[in-house]
This record gives sequence, C-alpha cells and structure tokens, in this order.
Amino acid sequence: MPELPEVETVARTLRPHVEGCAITGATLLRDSSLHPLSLRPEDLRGCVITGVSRRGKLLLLELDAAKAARADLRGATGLRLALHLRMTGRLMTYAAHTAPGPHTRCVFDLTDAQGQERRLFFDDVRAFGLMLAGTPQTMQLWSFWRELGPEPLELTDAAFSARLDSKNSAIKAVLLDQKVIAGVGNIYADESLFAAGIDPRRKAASLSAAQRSRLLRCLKDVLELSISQCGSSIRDYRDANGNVGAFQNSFAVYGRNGQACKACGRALEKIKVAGRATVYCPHCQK
DNA sequence: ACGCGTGCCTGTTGGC
DNA sequence: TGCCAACAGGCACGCG
Repeated sequence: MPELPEVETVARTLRPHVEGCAITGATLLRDSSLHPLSLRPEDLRGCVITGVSRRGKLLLLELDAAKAARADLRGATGLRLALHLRMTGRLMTYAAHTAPGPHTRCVFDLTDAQGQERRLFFDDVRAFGLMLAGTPQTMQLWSFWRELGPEPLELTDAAFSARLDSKNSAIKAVLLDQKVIAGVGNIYADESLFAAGIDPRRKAASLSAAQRSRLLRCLKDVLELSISQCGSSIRDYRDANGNVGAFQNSFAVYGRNGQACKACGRALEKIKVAGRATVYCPHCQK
C-alpha cells in the first residue's frame, strides 16, 4: 500500500517516462476515480507534463497549460494533476495503443519531445484511488489538500512536539492523521513506534519531550531507509517500472504477528488501535 | 470540536 | 475440496 516511501519511489521512476511529454488525449474509465472538484482528464489535452513530485501520499504531475486545448485553461499557472494511489493504485507507461486492463481507471495518451507516443495508465484494483486535476485555486477547495500536514522528513522536533500537545488520542492514530503529518500509513506508523520503543496506544500528549524527539528521529530513519530500498511491496505495490520494493524484508513488526521480536525474542502481538491492525512488542514498547 | 465507528471496494486467505 | 466470512486499509462521513 503506497505510503510516503512508495509514492516517492513512483515519482522518481515515473519521471523519466513522462517529463516533457504532451498529453494528447485522455479517457476516464471509472467516474468514481475522479474527484468531483476535478477537471475532466480530457480537459488536459495540450498540456505538457513539466515535472513529477510528491506531497504526503499524493503523486503530483505538474502541467504547463500554455498550449492547453481548452481555451479557458490556456496560460493557467500551477495546473496540476494529483493522484492518491490509496491501496492498489499503480502508474505505469505502456506502448501507444495498448488496451486498458480490467482495472484501468484512466488512460493518458502522451507524446514526448521527440514525437514518440506512449500511454500512461492509472490502474487501481480496489478503486479507492483518486485523481484531482486543477489550478491552485481548485486545489485549495479540496479539504484533504488544504489541511494536509507537514512533510515528516522536513519536520523539526519543536514543530512535531507542538502538533502532539493537543492530541488526546493514541499516538498511532495521530501518526496516521494526515492533518498532523503527511504520508505516514499503517506500515511506517508501526515500524517507527517499534523503533522508538513506544506503545502505540499511548496518548500522544503524554509522551515526554525525549520520547517525541526519539519518535520523530525513528520515523525519519524508517522512511529514509525505505526510500533507499525503493519502498515496501506487500502485495500490490509496484514502482512505475513494475518493480517491487525491498523494505518489506526489513520489517521489525508489520505483518510479523506471533513471530519473535528482533530485539528481545518474545512473541509480537496484534491488537486494534483506532480501528487498525497493529503489531507491536509488549516487552519493548512502553 | 474532537474522537470513534462505519462504508467504500475487490482479491486473497483461512476456517469449517 | 468448496464455500464464504474475514481481512487488507486510507479517508469521508455521521454520530455522540
């Protein structure tokens, strides 16, 4: 399931395939995969993909609208296509005219600077993923975007600590709250809490300054290590070249219920925290 | 205003 | 062996 490291890896691997490409056509194959605020994919015809970036778990295609087919979009600045892959979303390019698959939600026809044609598919088995194309003004109407918290890799101890102060819920629920920090999902929440030795049920505001600092450092370390290994592939995740990540081989707790703790050797336990499956070590995490 | 539970969606897994 | 409930889980939404 794509979280920050996986989306970062998709951005890095997709970039060489789509940067500089013009969108010559687009077809939406499932209405619910498009946010109601979004422009229609076909409205993006004539736009050029100038960059691929990431914000939290969102993948962003930056667009130059100078030659947009839609007259009222022509010259718009800051036009972007945001994609949330949720659990099973994938972005991959294929040869021109490749037929969409059973789970293809949107097709973009691209032409690069050399005139080479290809197709970009947004595939999503479970159809939880979402696309939103729009100007910065439109993006601001999207509450998820507007309220998205800071990037964890750029967060200071002081800013992180301040965001926990008012939180009376479990620290794990707080880590998963995209308004508090952007990009953390179930895997990296469990892994960072284990690394920091903190019980996932602890109330966020009850953590000491030292624990908060340690948790942020562990979170950054886990995210950076995962990015360096091209993310984690549990089942569905692939980068833009169809390759799996390797970080799943380094999990200390996620998916290891009943197995031996790598630190103390006792059995890891599985509980529910904030309605989500959580694996932790009762001995090492206090 | 905040925290919690539920629904969305489909393929895979595990128990009987 | 076959069937079906449970599960995976990010986020919107409704409730108290």
